[in-house]
Amino acid sequence: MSYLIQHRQQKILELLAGKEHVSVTDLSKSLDVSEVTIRTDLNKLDKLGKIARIHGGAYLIEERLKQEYTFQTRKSLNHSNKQKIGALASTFVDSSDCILLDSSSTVLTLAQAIKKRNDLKDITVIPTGIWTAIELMGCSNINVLLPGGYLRHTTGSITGLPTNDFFRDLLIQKAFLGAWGISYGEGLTDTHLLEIELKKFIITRAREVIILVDGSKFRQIGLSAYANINQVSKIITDASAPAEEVERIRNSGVEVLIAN
Amino acid sequence: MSYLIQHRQQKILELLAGKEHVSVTDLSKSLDVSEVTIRTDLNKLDKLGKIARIHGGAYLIEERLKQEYTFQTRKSLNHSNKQKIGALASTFVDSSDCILLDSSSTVLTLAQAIKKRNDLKDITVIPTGIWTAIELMGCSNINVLLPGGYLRHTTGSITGLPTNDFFRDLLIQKAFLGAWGISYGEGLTDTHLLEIELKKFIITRAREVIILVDGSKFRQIGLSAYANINQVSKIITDASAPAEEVERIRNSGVEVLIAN
DNA sequence: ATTAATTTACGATTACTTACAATATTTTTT
DNA sequence: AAAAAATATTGTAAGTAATCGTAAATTAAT
Repeated sequence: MSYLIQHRQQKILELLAGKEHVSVTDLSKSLDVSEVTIRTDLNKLDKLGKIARIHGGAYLIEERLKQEYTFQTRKSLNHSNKQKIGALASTFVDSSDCILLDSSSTVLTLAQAIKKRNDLKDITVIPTGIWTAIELMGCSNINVLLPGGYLRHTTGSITGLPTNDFFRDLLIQKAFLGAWGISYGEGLTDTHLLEIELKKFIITRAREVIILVDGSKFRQIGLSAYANINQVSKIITDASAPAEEVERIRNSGVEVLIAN
Repeated sequence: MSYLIQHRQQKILELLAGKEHVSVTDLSKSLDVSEVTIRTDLNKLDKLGKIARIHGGAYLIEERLKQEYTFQTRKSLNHSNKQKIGALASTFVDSSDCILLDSSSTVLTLAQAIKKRNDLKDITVIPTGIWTAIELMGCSNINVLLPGGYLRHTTGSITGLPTNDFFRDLLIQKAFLGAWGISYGEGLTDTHLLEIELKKFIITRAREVIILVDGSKFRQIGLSAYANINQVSKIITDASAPAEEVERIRNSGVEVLIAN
């Protein structure tokens, strides 16, 4: 599983777009390379004018760049694998369900898969991202219930206190969530605190939690965890997921499905 | 197992289309040829401009994925008039304001006008339609607070009980509303009951109500009224509005502005 | 038999890591 | 509040590993 520098640097920018600031130490751990490598990466990106280097890490102040690494670009990463994951996940949706779809790009492919299934009648979808909402807008058999909250312009996700309030009185049957990183030890991690808070809360309101992650998310660790592995009922991923990690998770009793 | 070169290179492109990044090592293994062969393939594809070569592999150079939400800027005959109305309305927005924009197409032009004004600092916009929300998403100086509620397929507006609940605790400085019909006698009318309910409610929560209607809306009457003329503080319209009706409204004490 | 495609081999290049001294930052002491 | 000590972060250099391009050797295709 050879890493490409381009890939890594893009990941750094992606991370930065989500949380404005990154530290060399965290990046080193998350991306599994030495700190020196991260430093040269950051210095390179600094020279290119893409980030602002500071002692201990880097900042991304320019709004222009944040938008560059928005949802649209994330969507194109690993797209075919993500589509397979979405297709498999859609088989777990039934008529009359009330499901939640988070704002991750992997979960968006689930929305697309649901659209194609015309056997589903009268389902209610609660999307926590605006792009998913739009994806599902045209479907007459799908009720879209949008949560209130602040709209993040980088990712199009809906978060904040109003969002948590919105979910307080709801009971969701199935919550489909993505993650920035997943590992047996650290659990499910993400990079943005507001989203972490929201996901934590959603899990308490959902009867069944299904995780959708492509293989690249294994061995990545985000800023903070929103759940342990054993808090979820299913994990759906693709064949590029590292086998030994999958095995470890399975041994702990959590169902892991590989989409092909 | 002998492949044709073109076949193999096509396969590389296909793999790339899904993964965005590919490494020489992985390609060599999966296509069962030596790394040198892969390298010459990649270099060839690079020369053709189909991929971008980097140390260790290659990445896809895709023409900027078009924003797929194919903005349904409703092809209205009065578009230029609406734009003028939006531009004039934007002069009533100040820094630090908290304003509400409804889901009508006329008010959408106000959102576009606000985007262009970079003298406005730190304003909060509550849009009751998803298209307005997206229009304002990119702007760093604008906080977008999305109300919760059901998303209507046809118009992209957010309505229903959850929406009313959302506004219950809010106090809005300025509410910019459209209307399906406007007349001195019937007041401001609309065609959809949920939207009527919502607008009635919004008016009770707003300190100032500003109506944006193009001239064609005069002498149209909808299903039911959401407000009387004298409940609003300003009406902004264009030169095509019938003069005698405008005069009648002005005489009742409501300010009517004509955008040019 | 001739040409094209691929592989093997190898020195050159690039990328990454470890190690370490220099600098910056924070904490503790005075 | 300043000085001293402890901690963290930095850039550089040397060593290791991976990847590169080239060319000769091998294999496949016509």
